[in-house]
Amino acid sequence: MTEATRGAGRPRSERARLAVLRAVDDMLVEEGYASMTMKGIAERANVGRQTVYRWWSSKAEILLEASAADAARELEVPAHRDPVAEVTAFLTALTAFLTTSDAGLAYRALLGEAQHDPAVAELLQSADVLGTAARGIVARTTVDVSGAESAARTAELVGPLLYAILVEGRTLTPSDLRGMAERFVR
Amino acid sequence: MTEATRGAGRPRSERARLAVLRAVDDMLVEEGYASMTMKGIAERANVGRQTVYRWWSSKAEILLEASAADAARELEVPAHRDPVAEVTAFLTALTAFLTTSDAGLAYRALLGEAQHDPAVAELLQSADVLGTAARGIVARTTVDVSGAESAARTAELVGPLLYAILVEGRTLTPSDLRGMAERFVR
Amino acid sequence: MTEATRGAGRPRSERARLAVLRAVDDMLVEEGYASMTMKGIAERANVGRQTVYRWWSSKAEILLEASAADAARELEVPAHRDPVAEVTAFLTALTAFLTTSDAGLAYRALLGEAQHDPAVAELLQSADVLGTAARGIVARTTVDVSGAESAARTAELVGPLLYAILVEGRTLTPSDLRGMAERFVR
Amino acid sequence: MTEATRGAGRPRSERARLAVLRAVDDMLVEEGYASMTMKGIAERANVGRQTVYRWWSSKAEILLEASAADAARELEVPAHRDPVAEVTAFLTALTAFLTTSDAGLAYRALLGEAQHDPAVAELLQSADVLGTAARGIVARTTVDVSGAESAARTAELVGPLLYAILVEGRTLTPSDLRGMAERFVR
DNA sequence: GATTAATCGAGACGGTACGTCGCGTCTTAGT
DNA sequence: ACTAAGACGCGACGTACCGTCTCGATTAATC
Repeated sequence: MTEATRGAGRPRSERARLAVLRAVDDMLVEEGYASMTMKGIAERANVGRQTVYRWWSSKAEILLEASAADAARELEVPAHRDPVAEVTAFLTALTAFLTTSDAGLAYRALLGEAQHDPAVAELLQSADVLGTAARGIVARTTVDVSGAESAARTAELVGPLLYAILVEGRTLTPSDLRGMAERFVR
Repeated sequence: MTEATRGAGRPRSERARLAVLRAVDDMLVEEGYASMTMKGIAERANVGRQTVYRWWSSKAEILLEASAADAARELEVPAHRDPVAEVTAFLTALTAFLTTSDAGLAYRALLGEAQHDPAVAELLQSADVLGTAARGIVARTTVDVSGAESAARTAELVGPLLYAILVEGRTLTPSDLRGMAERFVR
Repeated sequence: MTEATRGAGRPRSERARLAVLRAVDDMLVEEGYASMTMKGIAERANVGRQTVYRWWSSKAEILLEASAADAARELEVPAHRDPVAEVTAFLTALTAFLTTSDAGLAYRALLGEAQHDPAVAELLQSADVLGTAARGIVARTTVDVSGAESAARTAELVGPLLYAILVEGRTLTPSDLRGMAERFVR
Repeated sequence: MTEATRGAGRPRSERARLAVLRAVDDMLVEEGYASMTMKGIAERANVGRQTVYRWWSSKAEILLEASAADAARELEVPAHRDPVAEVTAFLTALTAFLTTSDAGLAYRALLGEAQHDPAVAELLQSADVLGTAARGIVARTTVDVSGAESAARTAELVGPLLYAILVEGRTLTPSDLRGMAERFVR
């Protein structure tokens, strides 16, 4: 048995699972993370309240399941011969993700929640959406990444952009991003 | 009017104000931001609920008032002849601030809240605790900072560390910080 | 202090109190005791749920407060020279109370609840609606009631009618009641 | 068809039926009628929830089936030459039934439920546990019971005791019962 | 002996009431 | 005018039980 023993009793409803994920996705955009409630999610999904609690323990958990796949896809960047071009493309994708995309909106909400809820913090780190995407770029654009250095390079790639957007709330122009990419590559 | 018109009637109670700020400080450490409530703050401070609402409109606002001064002080770093040493000192202070300090705990909570509450975001940007401290370091350690470049340099100084701590939850060694500082200065 | 110390804070709202009692009265008639809920009462009375719980601990308690006064009034019977006539009048009033009156409907519901909830049983016995009314009749229509005998006579007056209505669900004619009264007086 | 057409398919499980009746009996004593639930009964009996609903439509119905036979047996009183002695014996049995016996506990619970649930009321009247037992006594101890009078006599026999116990919650001594019996017989 | 059909246990489903908690407002008396 | 106290209407919390609905597994009677 590869998959959760398949025991007795009525099996989990895929219909309900998808309805909840869909509801969370929609509600995040329509009304924002803060005013989203477990009760509201259940009602929006036409699902019993208990059903939500049975499979997820918080709205953060639902949101992560609802957006992780989208996030990973949106941060994918095709390989490119020119390192600067590739890094620029990644930073552009990351900017779009953080400022425009629905999945990015979810990511910001989760990252925010993680600052005052250790459970969410762990959840988010185990998914490691940004890290995974960034490490790919680092590996392809940097020569001899000596393990320990990889982490530092990742932070240098993602950190400045994250700071500019999440902390300063700044809007970055394409040339800002190009500059960042050049400095990153040296 | 130097102070706030000073009309008739009983003046604002300094005792109540300090009790509230003190309560918020303590409660943040004891039980965390998320489970802190306006009701709880008032009771802890032995203050009427209305009194809290009269002077602050959210727990974020109280928390900012309670911790902004401490934050600024903790991020001050003495000038140093060697740029690398100064930057390392700043990064060390920032690390301590974000991982150990009470004021830093408050800052993280506020930064988190800001991700899903625009009002808090604005509040936090207007205080700009990190930016102010970082810009001082940038100005002293970099030659010819051409206005626009200053912002980019600030992001490069603070961003990587912020990412490592807030997003990755990583623990940084002194040599990690030294390395970061060297790369920052070139 | 005769009344409950009259301390600090906003005083209890008489408006809310009456709205709840009124709502319970109406709902009992409209939908019955069983399907009445604390939530429903609060909503019907346009009152917060907490407000209901603050002053009453169960729907039985509210119902008793709402109907005790009415019940006592409905069971009052004017003194009469002829004992048989007076007892007949009382039994007629009691029949009407138990089968027709709103207050009687409440009483039956409470008496029912009392059978499986000791708290309600005690509540109901302390009010002692039926006993009070019946003892008056017994005292006026029986000579030399030697204390201990009074209780037995009360049971003989009220018991048979109660059994016929509550247990058998029988409908009693005026001549049934007259017969009961005659046998009671001898 | 003597039994229930006996079609194809798996026959009803006697094991399950008895387990449910047993569970209800036990739970009534252990936790009381009010806090007994269909879910709890099923779990206690190690029986599927659907199985309970398939054969009974409410806990009242189960309880009646579980206790009716016991009740009838407990209220049986041997014939006696002396009418007063026989009536006293019956009242004593009835008192024990209502205050001590498990079946009596069930009866009180059902009688209570009947006050606010017409379905239970009908169910209980169709079983008529008390009436059947009482009518036997009335027939044996009274001469010329003219049909219509029988009902009145039954009410006079059972009513006062029922009132004393169920409404007043009084504890009756043997001499109280003897007195009642004497007055009943004249 | 295989098929058929109703049962069994388990347990998820959409609902809804529970009693509690915090919200932000209000109404007191007291300073 | 401001204070502490505390009730107000509101609505989300997480839990429990409702009665229904699948599931796979039994268990006879019928073919």
